[in-house]
Amino acid sequence: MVNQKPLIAIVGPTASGKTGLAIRLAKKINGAIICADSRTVYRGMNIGTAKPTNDEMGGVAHYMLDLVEPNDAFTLYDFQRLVNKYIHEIRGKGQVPFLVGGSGMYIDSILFDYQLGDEPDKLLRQKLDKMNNTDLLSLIKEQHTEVPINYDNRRHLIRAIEQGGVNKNRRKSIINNAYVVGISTDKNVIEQRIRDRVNIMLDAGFVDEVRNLVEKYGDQEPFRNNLYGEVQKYLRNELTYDELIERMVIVDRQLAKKQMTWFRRNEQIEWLNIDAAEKRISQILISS
RNA sequence: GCUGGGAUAGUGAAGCGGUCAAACACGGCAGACUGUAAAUCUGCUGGCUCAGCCUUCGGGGGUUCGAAUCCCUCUCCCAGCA
Repeated sequence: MVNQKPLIAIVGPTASGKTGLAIRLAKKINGAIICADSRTVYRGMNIGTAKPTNDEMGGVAHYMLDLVEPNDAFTLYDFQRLVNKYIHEIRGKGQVPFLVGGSGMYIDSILFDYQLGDEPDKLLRQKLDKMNNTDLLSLIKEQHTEVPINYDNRRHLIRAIEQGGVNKNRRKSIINNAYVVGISTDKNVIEQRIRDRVNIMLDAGFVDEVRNLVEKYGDQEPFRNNLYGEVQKYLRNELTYDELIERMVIVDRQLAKKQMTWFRRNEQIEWLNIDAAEKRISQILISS
C-alpha cells in the first residue's frame, strides 16, 4: 500500500450540492462514492432523502445505499464498520474513495476513527428503555458511573449506563491520508434551493412514498421527523397542502442548520464554494 | 349605514387595573452530543452604557397613585342586520 489513494470527504448541509459534485469528480478521476448519510441507508426512503437516482449516479459506484429496512436497527457502529470496509475495498481497486454526506457524527466516526466498544446488551437496553430519566440518572449515580454532560438527554443517559461511563476517546486530528472539504453556501441560496427541491420532491410523488412506507412499516423513527414527519402530518390532515410545503422548507432549513452546528466542531474542514471545492479536490488528487 | 366581535412582540395566542418587557406555542439565533444523530438535549430571543434603565400591547385623547387591561374618539379587519 505504498501509493494508497487519499480519502476525500465532502461535507456540507443538505441541498448544498455535494452529491452532484462528488459524482462529477468521481467520474473524472475514477472514484467511488460512499454515502455518509443516516437516512439513505434505508430502503424505500428515496425521494425525501434526495437519494441519487441511478441516472444521477452516472455509472459511478455508490456504497451504503439501501442497506436495511426502515424498521431495522442501524447504528453508528454498523455505519463505521461497513464504511471502513468499503474504503479498504475501493482503495484495493485503485480507486479514490469519496465519503460524502451530511451526517456529522457518522462522518466523524470515520475521520476521527471512533473507538466504539462492544455491542450493547439488548436485554439491558430493553430494560433501560422502560425507565424514566430520573430513574436512569439515579441508576448512573448508584453505579458511580460518570454522568453525561447532557444529563437531560435520555439517550446519553442510557449510553452511559451501557458503557459504564462516557466515551472520551476523541482524537485531536483526522486520520492520515484524508482530506475534508466543506461546501460553503450562502444562507439565502440554500433557502432557495431547499424550497425548489421541496417542490421537486412533491412533484416526484413524495407524499405517496411516505404513505407507502407508513402502510408497510408503521411509524418508524426514520420517518417520524423532518420531511417525512411533515408529510405524515399532512396525511393525518393536520396540515393543508400549502402548509405542508412551508413546513417542509422550515424543517429542511433546520436540518441544514443543525448539520452546520456539528461541522463547526471540526476545524480541519476546508470550507470552499462548490467551484473552488472542485478545483481543490482535483488538485489534491493530481498531487497524490 | 346599523349592531356585535376583534386589533398584543417575527407569527399564532394568553393576559382583562398593580407582582407585565408581557404566559405558552411556533419561528429565529447559539450551543452540547462517540451506538436509531434527519435523533436527543440545553441556553438566548424589544432596546441599552444591562443586578439597572428606556420604549412597547392598532393611532390619538382621557380616568386613575398606577392601564395591554376602564372611558371617549379615529383607523382597519371579521361576523350579523340592512
